[in-house]
Amino acid sequence: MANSNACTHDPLALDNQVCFLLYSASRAVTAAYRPLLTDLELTYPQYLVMLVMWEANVAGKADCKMTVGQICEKLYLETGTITPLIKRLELAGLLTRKRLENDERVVCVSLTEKGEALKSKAAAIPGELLCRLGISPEALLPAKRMLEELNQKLLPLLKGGE
Amino acid sequence: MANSNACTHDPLALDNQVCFLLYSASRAVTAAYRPLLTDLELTYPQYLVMLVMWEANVAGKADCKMTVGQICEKLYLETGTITPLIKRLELAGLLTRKRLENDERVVCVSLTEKGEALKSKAAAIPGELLCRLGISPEALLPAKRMLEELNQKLLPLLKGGE
DNA sequence: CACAATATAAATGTGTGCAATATTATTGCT
DNA sequence: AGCAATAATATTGCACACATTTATATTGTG
Repeated sequence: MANSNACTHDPLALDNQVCFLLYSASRAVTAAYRPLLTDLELTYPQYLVMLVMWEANVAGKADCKMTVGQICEKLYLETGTITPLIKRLELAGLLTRKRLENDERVVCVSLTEKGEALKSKAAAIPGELLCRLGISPEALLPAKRMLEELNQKLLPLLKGGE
Repeated sequence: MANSNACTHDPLALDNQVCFLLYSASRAVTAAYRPLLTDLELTYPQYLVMLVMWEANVAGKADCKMTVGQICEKLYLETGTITPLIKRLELAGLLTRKRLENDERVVCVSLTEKGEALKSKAAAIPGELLCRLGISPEALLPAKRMLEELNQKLLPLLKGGE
């Protein structure tokens, strides 16, 4: 009975808003990652870019390269967010940026050795996070399915929506 | 079969990360709110503050006042976020800020008439949002329960965690 | 070839988030 | 009263997010 709003139906009540739950959960997860990522000197969005790069590397595309546009597409983010972020990762020595010779509009991003090497350290993070939160990977499966379903409706809004 | 990662178990694969789903869903919901809130000239975090104020008003606490600290607590945000945000709402004429007379450390936030009046316009937003997304309120209940459960583990991290 | 239309990034400006520090006021202790 | 400890905000600095504008390069059309 701690929460007196459990049975109300006021659509403007904070406690009734799924959106606020998402917003808070997202910030909380990022906060949970923070101490782990600090060890790698990465922020969460920077970590996401590294995930994309590591994945592209495994896929073995040419020389483990991704264009800025491809990274934006994967993460549903705009160049205005990605460009400065990538520059910081370049400054940290994890990535390199180079314009394509045949089309100088596109910027090609590649992992450095240091960036590639960081993957092994990062591999421990997802497990460690769940451990700290006391959540088993299996317990996460329904949540994952639910979020995938939700995102199927929501993500179009991050492309050309409205 | 569009997604070839459905059956892999690489914990660093972007598609396997619940956290990324949360992160994307949160941004997408904010994006969905944006066009609706633009009509009220509010951003999503500003809207959250207004929700808190409207709720306090209904509760009839004294003079519909909340302190900065109470707002921070409700939204799990820091003063570094809330203070400038409230100042913008004050500039927009929706709120007033005043230090308590008996304790000048605490800043008391109150709705103006304009701020109070905005509630009726805002009331239509949650329904309109679901309508646009093609989601029924009932379909949202399982998601809500799941997020509440998740937040129970996560939100302590936004207080004094780690 | 000229030239408009398109494509890809970058730059700019505003608004969060958040950690760390500073400011000011109150309280508790002696 | 004096003074350290505590409390509540504010300030600062950095890193996203995102809309808008700009810069540059490519493509398509006549």
